[in-house]
Amino acid sequence: MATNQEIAKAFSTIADLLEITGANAFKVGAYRKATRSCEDEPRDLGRLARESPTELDSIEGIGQSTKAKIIELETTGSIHELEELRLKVPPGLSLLLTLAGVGPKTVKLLWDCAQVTSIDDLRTAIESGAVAAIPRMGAKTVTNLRDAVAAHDLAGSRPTRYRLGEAIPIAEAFLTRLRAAPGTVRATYAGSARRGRDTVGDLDLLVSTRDHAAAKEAFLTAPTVSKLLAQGETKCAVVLTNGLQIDLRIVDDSAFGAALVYFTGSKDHNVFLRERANQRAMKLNEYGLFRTDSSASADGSLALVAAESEEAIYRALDLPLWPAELRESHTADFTQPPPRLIELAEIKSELHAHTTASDGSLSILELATLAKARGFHTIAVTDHSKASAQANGLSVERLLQHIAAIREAEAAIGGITILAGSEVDILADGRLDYDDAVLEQLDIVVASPHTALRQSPEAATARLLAAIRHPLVHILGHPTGRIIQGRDGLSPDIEALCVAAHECKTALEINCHWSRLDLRDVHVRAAVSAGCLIAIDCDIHSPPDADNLRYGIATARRGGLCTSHCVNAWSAEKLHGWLRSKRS
DNA sequence: GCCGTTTTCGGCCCGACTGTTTTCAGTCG
Repeated sequence: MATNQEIAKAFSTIADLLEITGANAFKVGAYRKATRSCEDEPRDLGRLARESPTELDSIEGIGQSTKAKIIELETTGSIHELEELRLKVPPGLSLLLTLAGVGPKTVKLLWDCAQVTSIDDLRTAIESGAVAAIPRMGAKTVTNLRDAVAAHDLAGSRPTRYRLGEAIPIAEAFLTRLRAAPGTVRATYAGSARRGRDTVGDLDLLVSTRDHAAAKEAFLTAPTVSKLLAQGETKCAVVLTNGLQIDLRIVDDSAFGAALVYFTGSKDHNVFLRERANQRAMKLNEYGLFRTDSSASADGSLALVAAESEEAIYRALDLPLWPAELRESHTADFTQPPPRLIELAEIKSELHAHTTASDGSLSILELATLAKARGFHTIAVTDHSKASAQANGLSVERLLQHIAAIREAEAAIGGITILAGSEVDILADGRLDYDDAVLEQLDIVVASPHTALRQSPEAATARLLAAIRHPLVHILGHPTGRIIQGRDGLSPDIEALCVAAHECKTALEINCHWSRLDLRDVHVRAAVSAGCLIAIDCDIHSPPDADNLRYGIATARRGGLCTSHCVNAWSAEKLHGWLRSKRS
């Protein structure tokens, strides 16, 4: 059975190989779009291919040819056209495409003229002078190739993408520098970071200023800059010492909105907006939306329609303003009003937090004080259960003492409800780590998988369904147990979990830590369309964890979550009523 | 290869920067 990632990888490889053979660029682009669509699809494509292939027709960017290939891969285990391409094009060439500044034309040139079919070949050809002998390969290009190979060797130990919670603080440090530069009017980050993706390939910064040179200076002289990739009047790119690339775009403030639209993307969304502009006799670029019909002025410049704000541009295109997190290719219809997405300020409770009783750094009172300072009406103390020995999980006896301590603390602090809870391990077979008689004494139960995270999808589905259906469980914590760039975690049938969670009124958690973000965005999308309740929790172990809420909110928004279905946004009365409903 | 409030054929977003060239091709986002 082919996973969505495997199908996406097959299309991506087809695109690479086609590109090297010099195929039609639009055909290559179609495969790249199909790749993104498969990566973003919450449903299991292999299952759809087997059980209801017509549903594949509804996926943006999947047509008759790519649909047939998905079915072929699912039923035969391979794609004939891909195998044919692999016979024609040496496999090492697609790796050459990953080198900085190397595209399909360069790869083809190196292959044709110097028989380069791998990065090792390229290294040899550079040092032997074979590359320099190729037409249009000047000294500077050879140097750039040598650097690109060296960077590739170095990158072996480095991630190719950076997690959102690692990238955002770096972006904000650069924005602080830019805002302090003379002439700066506005500065922000855009790109996939603004769209809230769980990892970013690079950072895109945008600054509007009256002094382009000062902004450029502030950017290029930052202490963490390690390598200059490009610098022009309006655009600079650098690599930091940690390997992260940052692009800066400098514009006049009158064009800030147009530049923000352009720089936020996604790529597919930009194409959509520009095509829509064309249909209306207009042109959209990073400087504005312009009329292309007869209204051009005497000097040949086009009449400006909108540029100063995103709102103005969307309005002029007869579209509602869509939140950045939903500007992705899978969004169904941008002409419809977007959902009113949940916002950070609407979160009024934290339902997953640890204390010194297990592996947290805060006492019950310190935790409650932190939550109160954030304006929350409720904080749940959910220390680990006994199976999590490595996290100092609580025995039944310790748990009962802890409940008593929580009751005392609540009486002492006042002004906030402290719930006595537990983050109970879901054992590999789906049983919970405490007996029902113990769980019944708790105000809230978060059930989470911590071990056996490599079990089969079927076993994982059965295990998590058991927890969702357990009458005393309120929240399924970090459902897959994935660690971004660490481990894949479980691969349960998400649709089945969503159906059960909706039926049982069990909330599915978005764990806000940037190394988890679990549920991930596509899972949230599936949960939202199934009508599930969602909990957005920081899984607080120490005070800084509470600041991760923004990443969970971004993930929730990418999934289309509205306030009504987020239990943390409910009033105390509604939240406590829901919790008690599982205690009758 | 995908797609359709002008189309089932003929389009398909747009511009900056670099390097090798004297006007442009390649790459990137």
